[in-house]
Amino acid sequence: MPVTIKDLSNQLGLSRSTVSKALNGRSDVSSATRERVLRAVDELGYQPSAAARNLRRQRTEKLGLVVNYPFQRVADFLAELIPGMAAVAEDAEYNLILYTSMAGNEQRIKSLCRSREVDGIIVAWPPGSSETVALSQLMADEQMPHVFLPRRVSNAGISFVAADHVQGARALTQHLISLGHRRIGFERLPEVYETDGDRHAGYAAALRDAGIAYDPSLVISAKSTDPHYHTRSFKTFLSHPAPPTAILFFTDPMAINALSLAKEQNIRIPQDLSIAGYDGILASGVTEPALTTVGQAVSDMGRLAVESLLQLIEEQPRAPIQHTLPVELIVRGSTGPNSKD
Amino acid sequence: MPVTIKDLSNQLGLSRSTVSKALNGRSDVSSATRERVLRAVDELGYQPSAAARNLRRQRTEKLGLVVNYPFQRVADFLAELIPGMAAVAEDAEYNLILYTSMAGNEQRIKSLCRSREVDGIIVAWPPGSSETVALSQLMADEQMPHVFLPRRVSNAGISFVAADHVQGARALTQHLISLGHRRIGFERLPEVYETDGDRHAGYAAALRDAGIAYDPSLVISAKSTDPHYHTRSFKTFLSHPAPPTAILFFTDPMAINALSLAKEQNIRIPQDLSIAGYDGILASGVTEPALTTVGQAVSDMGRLAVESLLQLIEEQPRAPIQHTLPVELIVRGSTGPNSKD
DNA sequence: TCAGATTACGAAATCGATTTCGTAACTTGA
DNA sequence: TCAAGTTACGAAATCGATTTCGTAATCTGA
Repeated sequence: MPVTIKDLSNQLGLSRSTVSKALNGRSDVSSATRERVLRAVDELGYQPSAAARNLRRQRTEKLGLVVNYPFQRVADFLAELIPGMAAVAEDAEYNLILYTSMAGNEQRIKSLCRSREVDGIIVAWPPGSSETVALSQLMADEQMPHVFLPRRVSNAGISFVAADHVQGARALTQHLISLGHRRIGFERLPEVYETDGDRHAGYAAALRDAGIAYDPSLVISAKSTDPHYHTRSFKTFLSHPAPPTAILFFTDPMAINALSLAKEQNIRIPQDLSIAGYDGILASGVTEPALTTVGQAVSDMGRLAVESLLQLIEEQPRAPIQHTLPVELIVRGSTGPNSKD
Repeated sequence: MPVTIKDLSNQLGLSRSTVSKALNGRSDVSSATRERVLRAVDELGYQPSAAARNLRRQRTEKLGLVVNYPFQRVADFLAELIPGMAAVAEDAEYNLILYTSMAGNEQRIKSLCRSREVDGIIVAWPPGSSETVALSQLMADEQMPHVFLPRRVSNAGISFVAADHVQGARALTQHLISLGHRRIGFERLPEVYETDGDRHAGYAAALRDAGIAYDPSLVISAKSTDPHYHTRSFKTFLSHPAPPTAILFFTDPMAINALSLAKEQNIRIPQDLSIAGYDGILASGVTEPALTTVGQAVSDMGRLAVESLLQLIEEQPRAPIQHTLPVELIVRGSTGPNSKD
């Protein structure tokens, strides 16, 4: 059995209260006693029981990370996100607890809140906006501090950390326009993906700025994130009576998929067609040609989310904490000058 | 404040003991009472306090995941590992707690054990073998169940889940031999990387099987995992008086780096030189040419590690649990027939 | 010198559950 | 009918810490 504070106090001939006070830096302990206590701690190898401490203090110094992305698709995202988050948390003496099977199960979130096994929650999964608001309300009802990531929530009063996808899609589109492209294909996702709206707005804004008419036939909505749909989108673009000279895909894997499809059909990238992705995953840098894309500062987002959550926990500010981070245009070989018209 | 068992018992006019027993399926509660209790739980939204429960039960249903890989390098690895682990853990009603800043700090591991905030620990970081044994001893002293991953430990008595790198390197080398290569370069890592020995053994075994003499000048040891060293290794191979016709690199990123170096020097892959990596990271599938490599069933390893740990915790077997998983040869475009000699 | 302040400590309550043990009330069987 | 067994519950101990409050002992200043 591990050494308890009782063992310590017996050994020292002191009361548990005094030992506890010595260890917690209380003032009503003589320095001589404090030193005796510390020496005994070393000797006996005492470490306070987390459970007892949590129970008494009514906090755990643990943060819940509720993730529910289809992991394969966001491997890079997670891999970048988690270390940053863990690092910030641990600097503040907190740890991260992972919860990966709570999708669509409000009841489990509620249980998590009520069990008080975490002091705050970071929600990183893509619910629809109405779901987000309901979830936030639920946690607020349980007085559980929480931050959404990576998701901006139009609804006031909700804390989040997000990337500025309007700006990202806009910059990407502007880049293509500056290369002479006028017919730019854009692949959308189903509406449930909240960022879709932002990206589409950025795309449309860039066209408007450049005085290019918005052509709905160049905008295709994939029915899901299934690769099959992207392959179909790509083929639809190609068979367009006046095909686009550049295509923006919703994510890098979709664009990478398009790169291989293009190769199969002897379409040269970027001479015949420019292709761009989004997210800046690791793989996007090693394709041939390397992919032009938009990089999110994922690690920063993770850090910021934890910092925000810690602030919510420790300072209990009245206003929500909201961060929208800029994204970075990464120009690589898959986009080039328009040589068609 | 959250609803406690006291609130429940007051509301029902029962004692806390009876309520607790009703909720924990004890037999000395009438079914009528049990139903009343369950109804009240629903009504009041009662959820037991994790801290109180942990304290009383002396277990937390949490597993510690001590990770210390340089995250950037093993992004894929982690991203595959964690979801599998979390899924298995959650099926058994456990959760994962992440610890990422315990490198080389035995004291922190010791504290983690003594605080009893986890019921078991999975160590996923690359310490040297002697370190591994010491760490294992330390946790054993604290009666803390633990599993090492992904690392085989020659020392008996230590539980681990590992991949069979002898077989992996052997299969990779055999593949090259079957393509007609006789001069096969092999890049080693510093000795602290335990798997290096296994991979080298597999390489040597394949040569031996094929009756090819082992040529030490074709085996280069990188001083570290720094990309700089691999670039140097690559150049050393090229300037060899009788350069290898195929090169095995220690990891995929190193091989991918070699691919771009080769392109710079107008060396055609695989016509002029075959290159193979190791690990099967996502990016290895999208390079041009795609990389021949060895895939580890990382997700399976994670699952197995958690299953093993749960077994250690719940069944307390006398013998350690050790798994060595087969790896899979992935043949792609970066290796081809030897056309030199 | 002595009231009042300060110092250093311990007893006991507390956090919220689980578990052990004791005991009424009710059943059973001869 | 009555001893023995069963059923259903509650009182109290327990897990291991923290915190509040009370109190000797010592110190301070007029």
